[in-house]
Amino acid sequence: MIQSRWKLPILFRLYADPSIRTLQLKRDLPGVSQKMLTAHLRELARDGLIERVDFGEKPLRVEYQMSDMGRQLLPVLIAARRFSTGHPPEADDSSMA
Amino acid sequence: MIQSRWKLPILFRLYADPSIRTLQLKRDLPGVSQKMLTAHLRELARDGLIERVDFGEKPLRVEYQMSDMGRQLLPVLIAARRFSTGHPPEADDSSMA
DNA sequence: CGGCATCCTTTCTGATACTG
DNA sequence: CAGTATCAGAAAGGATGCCG
Repeated sequence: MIQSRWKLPILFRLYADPSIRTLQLKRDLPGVSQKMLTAHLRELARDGLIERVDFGEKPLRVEYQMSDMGRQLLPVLIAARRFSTGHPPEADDSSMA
Repeated sequence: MIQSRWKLPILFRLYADPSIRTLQLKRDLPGVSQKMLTAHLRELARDGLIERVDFGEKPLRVEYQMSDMGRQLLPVLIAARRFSTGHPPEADDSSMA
């Protein structure tokens, strides 16, 4: 459900900020393409992890936020990140003296 | 580090059994190909999550088991699985009355 | 602003055949 | 038994242009 290039970054970004606009999200995820951002946001919303809020305004305004289910998943993601931080990839010494 | 088709199945299988042979692993993961099994086992071992034990016997005998690091990751994986079990995909009612 | 459609490249996976 | 090599297909991802 979260195995796509940008889903974890999106979720962690949404964890840091309760509600966030699409453009801001794009700015905060360097390298993400419009296509993948939308695609992953849609999947996360479909799976119930986040919620898409369309303000129906003009200019367009759409915000995303964690859903209840998403918040339930957060502790797991945070634990995973902690493990990750605690176990960085082995340094590549192939070029060292 | 664990985002590949068979890595979670492998890790959970290794969680259920402390040490297991390659062939047995292949039997217990229906649908896995020889190639992907070997590839993912190698990556997991390289990343330090599992250990490859070559008995140097003939006929060949190789077993895999969790490493200390792998065991540290287990609680996270188990928590993730629990979430997963508790939040199954929405039923598709499109064909129901 | 937010999103969709198209095209293209890269990555992942599987089937098969072969080795010590 | 465990693993490698090669090939072909599927899937994921990215770049670009267009729309309301």
